[in-house]
Formats: sequence, C-alpha cells, structure tokens
Amino acid sequence: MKWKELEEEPCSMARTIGVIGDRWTLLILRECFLRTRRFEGFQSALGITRHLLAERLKKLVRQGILRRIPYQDAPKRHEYILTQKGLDLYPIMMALVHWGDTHMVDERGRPLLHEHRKCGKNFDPVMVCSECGEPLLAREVHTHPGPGARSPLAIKAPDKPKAKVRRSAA
Amino acid sequence: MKWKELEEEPCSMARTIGVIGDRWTLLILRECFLRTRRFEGFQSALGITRHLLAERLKKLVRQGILRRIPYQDAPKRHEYILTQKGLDLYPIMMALVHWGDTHMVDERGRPLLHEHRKCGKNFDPVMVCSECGEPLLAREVHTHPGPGARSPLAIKAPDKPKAKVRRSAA
DNA sequence: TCTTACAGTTCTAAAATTGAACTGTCAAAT
DNA sequence: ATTTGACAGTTCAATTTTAGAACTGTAAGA
Repeated sequence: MKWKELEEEPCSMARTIGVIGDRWTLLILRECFLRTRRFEGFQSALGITRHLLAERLKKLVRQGILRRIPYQDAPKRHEYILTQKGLDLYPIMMALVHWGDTHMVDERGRPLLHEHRKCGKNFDPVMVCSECGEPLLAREVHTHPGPGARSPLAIKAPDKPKAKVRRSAA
Repeated sequence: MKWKELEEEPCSMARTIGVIGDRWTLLILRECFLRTRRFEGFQSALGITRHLLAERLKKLVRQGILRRIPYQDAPKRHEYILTQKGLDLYPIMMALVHWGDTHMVDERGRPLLHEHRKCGKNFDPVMVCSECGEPLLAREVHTHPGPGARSPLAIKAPDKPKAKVRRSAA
C-alpha cells in the first residue's frame, strides 16, 4: 500500500490519515491552532528541518487545509492560514490532546488548560451522538456500509477464529 | 527533536502523537476497532510489511494500548486486544473518520455509516464542552498554562509580526 | 508426506528524514 | 558603503526508516 493510494481507499479514516497522518504534519497543525503563521515560526517552534517543513506546508496548501497569503511584497513573503477545512480539524486536535491529558500526564498535571468562552469554565472535550446527544462509547456503535462502500475494508466481519480446536489456554 | 523526546514534551498533543502519530499505527488501531485481533488479520487487511507490523504491535503493547493474550499453546499464539487506554482512543478515531466524511468523500458518498445503539440512528460525532454541553468551536476556546506547563510550547504567544513596515500587499 | 495456517525474523534495496550549508531580497545598523 | 540580520526557502550528503521478499518453526489436515 503506497501513501498516495491511502487517499483513494473507501475509508474516511484512511483518507484522513493520508492527508494529516504523519507526525510533523500533526505538529505543524498544532502550531497553526496556536496561531503560528510563518515559516520561521513553525521552524523555530518545532525544530523541524526546513526541508521537510517546506514540503509539508506545500502539501497542506495543496490539500486546501492551509491558504498561502502574501503579507509583504519585496521580498515576497507569505503566511499560512487555516482554511475552514483546516479549522474543521479542531475536533481531531482536541481528541488528541484529551487522550494525552488522560493517559500521558506526569505528576505535575496538565500542561495546558482549555477554557470555553461561552460558559467561562475549563472543560474537557466530550464526543456525543449528533442525534441523541449522549456520549459515544465504542461498544454502542455499530457500523454498516454506506453508499460509498466498495471493499471489505469498509465492511470487515469480525475475525472469525475459524473453528479450530483450542489447545489449553482458553 | 527526536521522536523519543516527543513523549516527554509538556504538551499532551505531542505526547499522544509520539505514541500513535504515525500512519501505520493509526491504521492498525482502526483494525483493532473493527475487531481484528491477530497478526495475519492485520497483515492481510492492511498490506503492511510483516516486519513493521511486528514492530508496531510491540510498541502498542509496551504503551499499554494493546494487551497480548495467548489463545493457543502449541505453537504459542497471541491475540492483540485493546485495553481501556486503547478503547479511550475511540474519540480520536471517530474525529478522523468524521473529518474524512466531511471533506474527503467522492460522489458516491460515505463508505461507512455509524449507528448509535442507544438511539438507533445513524449519527455524526459531535464534540461538545463537558461543562455546558455546547458544541466546541476553535474560536471560542482559549488556552492557558496548566500545572504541568513548562515551556513556551505550551504557552506560545501569537506570532507578533515585529512591528515591521509593511510594504504594499496588506 | 505434502500443504497450509500462523506468527514472526532476517536481509537487501529503496525511500524518507536529518543536519548543515547555501541562495536571494531587503531593512537597519555601523 | 559595507556589514549584519530577518526571512523563506533550496540543495546535498549522510543517516534512518520502510518496503519487499524470503526464510524459520510448530502443528493440523489431506
């Protein structure tokens, strides 16, 4: 499986991973949400090599996640700004942060707190069902093929253990 | 910045990325949520090289995201099962899927629909504030350093443009 | 005995990433 | 007038990762 193919798989998660699923891209996006906009800003905040940074920024622009906007003419300089498509990545970012807050903090506690302007409180992000508003649990969700389904990847029956005799160790 | 260091950064997102932030790991986790449990199952579903698969599975076990459980004795065979820590990745997976559903589907439509057992409807995941229940928008969230803050990475003031004269092109 | 299922390990070639230096424009300081 | 620094890249050799294929070993079933 080549990376280009990922974006064509009949699986929304694979396609998303094809676009933002590598470490530097995710870190660059973190910086975008922290309002970094310029090449040097990304480079010094992340310590990424300039080579890779240039490449990743280009890809994000090609994908319509960032827009490259001139802010100066001589010499030509540009800023990288999140498009709406990019802003829509926010729930992914928050989900990543929240898992880290839950499972990766040390004794010091969270590095960063999030305050919801609307209610004024520090919060955690909670993922709920758009239909009933209840929090989502993996156990309570069943998947079935949609109109764009094409391959077993999207359907995937549970790994039937092929009725083999189990020798000891249940 | 080396990858090992990522896990020690004072940023929950960086730490999470250090653990699950590469393409194969994310795809392996997708398979886990689709109930794949065995080496061959992952390998044939993903087309990942056996070498990398073995390595990634080991890492996920080390991180406590998967548990390696014997299901047969001779020859020794094991299954890889999500721990609670692993199951807690569900919101990340759903957020990835949902972004793909929104921005990466072709004319055919979604490859996969999700049904919420509790309410019986197909749904989209929505991220809301744990305190007031309102959907979260990037614009309405402000961050500030928590008890575990240590570096500018977690604080990061907006990229002040250094009061330079702007020549044309606002 | 031969074949298949399964879970890896080993090896070489190809691709991606790192690190460091280099290019070019312009502003400000010396 | 010359030097220095900010900025946004590009280039290139060296290193690290990943891909692809073959190989190991146990045991069941034909």
